[in-house]
Amino acid sequence: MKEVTLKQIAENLGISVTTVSKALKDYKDVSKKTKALVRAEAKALNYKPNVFAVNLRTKESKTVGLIIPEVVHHFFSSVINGIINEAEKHGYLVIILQSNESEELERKQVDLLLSKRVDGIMMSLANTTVNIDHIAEVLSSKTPLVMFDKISKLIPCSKVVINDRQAAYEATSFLIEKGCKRIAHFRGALLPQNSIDRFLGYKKALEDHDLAFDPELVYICENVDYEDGRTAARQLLADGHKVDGLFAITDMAATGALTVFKEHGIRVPEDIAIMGFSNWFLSQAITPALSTVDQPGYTMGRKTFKLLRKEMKAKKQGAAFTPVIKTLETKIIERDSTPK
Amino acid sequence: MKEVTLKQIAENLGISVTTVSKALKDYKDVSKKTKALVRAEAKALNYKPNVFAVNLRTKESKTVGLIIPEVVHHFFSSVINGIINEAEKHGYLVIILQSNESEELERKQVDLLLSKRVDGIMMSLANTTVNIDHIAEVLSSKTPLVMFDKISKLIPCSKVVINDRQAAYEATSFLIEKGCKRIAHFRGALLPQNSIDRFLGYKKALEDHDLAFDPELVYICENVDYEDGRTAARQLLADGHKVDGLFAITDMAATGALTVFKEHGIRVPEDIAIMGFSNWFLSQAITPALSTVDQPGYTMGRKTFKLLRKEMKAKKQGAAFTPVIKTLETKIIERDSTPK
DNA sequence: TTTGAATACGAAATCGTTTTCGTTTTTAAT
DNA sequence: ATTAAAAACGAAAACGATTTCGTATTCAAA
Repeated sequence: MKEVTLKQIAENLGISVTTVSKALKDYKDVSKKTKALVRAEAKALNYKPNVFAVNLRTKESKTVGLIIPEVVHHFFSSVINGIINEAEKHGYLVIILQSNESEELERKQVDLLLSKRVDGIMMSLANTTVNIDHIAEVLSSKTPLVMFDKISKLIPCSKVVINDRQAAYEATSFLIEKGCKRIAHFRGALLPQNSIDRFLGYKKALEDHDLAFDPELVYICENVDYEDGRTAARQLLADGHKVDGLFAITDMAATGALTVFKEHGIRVPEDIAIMGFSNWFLSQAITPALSTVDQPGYTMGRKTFKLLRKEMKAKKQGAAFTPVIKTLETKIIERDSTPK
Repeated sequence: MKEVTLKQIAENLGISVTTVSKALKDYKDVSKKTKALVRAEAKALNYKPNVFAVNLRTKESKTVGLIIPEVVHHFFSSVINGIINEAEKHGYLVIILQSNESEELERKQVDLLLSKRVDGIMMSLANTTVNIDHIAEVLSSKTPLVMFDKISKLIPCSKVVINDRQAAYEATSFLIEKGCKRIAHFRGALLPQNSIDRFLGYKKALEDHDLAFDPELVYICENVDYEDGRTAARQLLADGHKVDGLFAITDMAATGALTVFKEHGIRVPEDIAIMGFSNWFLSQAITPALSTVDQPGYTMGRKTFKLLRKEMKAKKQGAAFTPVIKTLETKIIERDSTPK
């Protein structure tokens, strides 16, 4: 009833452990006859290599780590989906950890993964992260690292991102083309790069189309969620601003705003047109269906793992590796929250 | 520039590897003085134990596996959230795999986890799974196993579930209490236990309230998603059935139906009242907000890991372990898709 | 001073593979 | 028959920690 090992097979066959190992790995200095025998015996005993021993010997675990701000989130779970599928194709397993948007926790998770000696790490930064020593630590440990979506420009590693600024620019321009003259913006917190970039894109679009930028029309949604959207929308109404368009940083915030508008008898898109951001499932299920910017989470996940794999390969072969920055395409999804 | 090992520390201090190891693990046959020295040196060199070696020696990896039908799903991602958080508290890492609702893939994922020698496995069955040999394999490998939500009654292992039948009974009764006389049901596929149980609960509620059960009012939503809900709703309308209530197997299907009704000028809840199931985020964001049954995903995740841990502990101590079946409470969430 | 028990320490086996580097055997060429 | 080359096999040393079982040292009691 004991575990089946190479030794076991070797004894049964009256040959050495070395030969058994080589036979199973198809070394060319083992005769076809012996290989056949070994394979048959291995199958008969239902031999499974002990990964712990293999890991120790080869110094790799075929396991990679993933750190994201939160799992329960349409965009991030799409990324996870892409990563898991791509990783599995190449025999890698994925350990998932969340930072819950906390820098402290993020730091802890990084340590955990390093001490687990994963072959590589993928991560998207927490909103609150400013100090990035822990990320530098990953680099200095020589562990391949790829960042995606919420990245730090200060870390020289491969990255997969979208062009937030440009996407926001296009979304805002889309509203303008549909006739909006006064467009409010629900932005995220002040620190995250995403939030800044989308705001910048919004502002630039206004300027390029000769519309005045009015800082009073910019509201902050700290958590960029549904409730934040509702709060900001109520504030917008309370402030008495007359706007005919809204560009929100996420579909959640946009949806929150939309429900508030409906409650106040404001018609969407006739009175106010709305653009969201991300194309979460939600956006097609609400009424009116939300026009938004498609952010390709699944593709981003796949691409992220692919880059990581390249780097892991390079490391294994002792080859040099130059970080790559991949920018994914976004596209406008026109639905019913903007005029035809 | 080499890795710091016990040997390294031992040499620096002129003592044996044995003593270093014992000192770090606080064995009582090491003097306080030596312990202090060793710890200081370990810290100075930033020593991190090699998990690969530890795994091999101790035969455990402090890693558990999780197999779910799909990651991009509000309920399952909530479960993941609960599992990850609870696991981390106890120093366990979680490897996540998806079956994409395919029995074949599920089988492969189980093998993967077993060959990785995870300390335990948690899983929710794919809809299509009928043959459960692969699950039996988990049991016979002595790997602790806990199933949740979509379970198999044939497998004698710990389980965490809700009482689908009762929850559906309550949801349907709720509609009846609100005055509904003819209630349609959008059910899931024929095989999954969840789908069967919810249907049974629906049927029983009708009977207990002296309402005729009409099989023609039951529609199948194979994937229980938004599109299925729309399709079934269109079919219901096309069939010319006059109903004043709908109990859908998921919030997604309910939302799909709701949009179709709205498109046809049918008022919700005045003309048709709707109950969903699961209380996904979505349900509070649509208009009218969906009344539904709260299915506690996060709690289910936590509870699942807790049970697994108990079993892993028992195994380690060679103690006997009797499977436990934990049923979690659900509750009706009243919103605006049912009359007040 | 001897004995006994604590108290500290270490040698070496072990976990199961992988891989280097010999050694032996077979085959082909002279 | 001899030799060189090729093919097949194995001994043993890693990998880095854990743990068993001794041995050496210390200290107090007889």
